[in-house]
Amino acid sequence: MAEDWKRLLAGIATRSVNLAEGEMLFRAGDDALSLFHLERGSVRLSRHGITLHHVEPGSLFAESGLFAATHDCDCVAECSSVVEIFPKSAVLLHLSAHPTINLAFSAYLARQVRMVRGLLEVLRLKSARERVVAYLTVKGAVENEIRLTQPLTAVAAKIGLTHEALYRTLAVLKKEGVLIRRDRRLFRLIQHGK
Amino acid sequence: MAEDWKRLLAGIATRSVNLAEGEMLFRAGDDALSLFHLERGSVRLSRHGITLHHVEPGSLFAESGLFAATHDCDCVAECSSVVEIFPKSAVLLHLSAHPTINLAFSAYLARQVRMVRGLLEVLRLKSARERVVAYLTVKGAVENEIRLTQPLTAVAAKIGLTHEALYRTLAVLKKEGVLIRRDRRLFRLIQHGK
DNA sequence: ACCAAATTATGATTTCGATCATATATACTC
DNA sequence: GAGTATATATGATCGAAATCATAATTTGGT
Repeated sequence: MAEDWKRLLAGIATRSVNLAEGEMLFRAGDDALSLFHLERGSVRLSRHGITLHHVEPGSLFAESGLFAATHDCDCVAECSSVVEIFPKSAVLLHLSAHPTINLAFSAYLARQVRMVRGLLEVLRLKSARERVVAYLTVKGAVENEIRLTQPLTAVAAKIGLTHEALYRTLAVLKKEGVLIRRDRRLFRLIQHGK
Repeated sequence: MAEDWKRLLAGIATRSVNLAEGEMLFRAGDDALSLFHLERGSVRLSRHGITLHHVEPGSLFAESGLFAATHDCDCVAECSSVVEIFPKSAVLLHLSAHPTINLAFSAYLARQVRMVRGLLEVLRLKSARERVVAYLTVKGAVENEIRLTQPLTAVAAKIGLTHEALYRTLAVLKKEGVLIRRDRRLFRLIQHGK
């Protein structure tokens, strides 16, 4: 799911670097020579001190560097991290040479856009309750069993709430019978619409 | 900028449809046969009643439909709208046949991801002040003159605030000298860092 | 030029979530 | 297995933004 890009870049030679907390992978203005994959840890992309992207382990980042001469943001490790480096030239050559993979890469990016846009709309909801219900509804759309893969504190940060607010909201929803908690991070949401 | 996709699809035959308020362009489960461009109006993509994307005029939407057999969300016009329709098969053929254009399409999508991610991080900021400063800082990064192209009410919605909160925050920033207002929607932000 | 609608604006009140505090339970490290 | 860090809670307080109200100004349509 989050790593559906892997087969797209299969066969490209990579190397890995270890970053200490606070260490910078690149700065705004640096030549963009690579595409990156965060193996472990946490890195943050920022511009003028404003965070543009918190990267989660397992995901590709700085995709836009593939299509620009230089990076336009800084990249710093928030804790000790491991980053896999894909040479930009090899990636672009690979994509150009294989139309199918090229299209699949576009598909991957389109999925990213859709996912981030969905999250964005959740964040625009004003109340904690609406955000939680919206997040869980989309999450549990396929089957109606919702299994969170991250700790609730991380989920809270993802939807722009403090963890306290999330715990409380879940407790309220549970009390109201809107939400059934099967296990620690396993839920079932009861749609009042149906 | 927002219409940098235009040259990518140049030469593809399109048709346009008019949608009345509330009219649906497609539903979840429908075959995905087209890529769309919102010429005028406003459409909303939603799933299980949860909004996934508010489309602004001038932008492409349902890009992920290019890479899936069916749509996985509903699309409804929020007001009387005009939508340009690009046949999916023609678009895919066009991209497959021209690696350069395919890469440029990926570049367009990568820019979208970056833009939406940036907005997402703004929305995760807790206070109105932080959101406004972050939004204006990123906006005014190139030159340090900030020209908003939308009414402030639209900007407020974009960063998850009521318009009242935005007006008040701007007034405070102006009073503090952090922000200078040149004209109605033309600002200059004074970085206290420098 | 006129009218309606949207935008810009500010005041008063209230509510919800952030913040601070505290506690238990679980996971990870040595 | 002991000890520390992280995650899961929940209670109390406070402040900031939502909400409701009102109005001037600007824009857009005919």
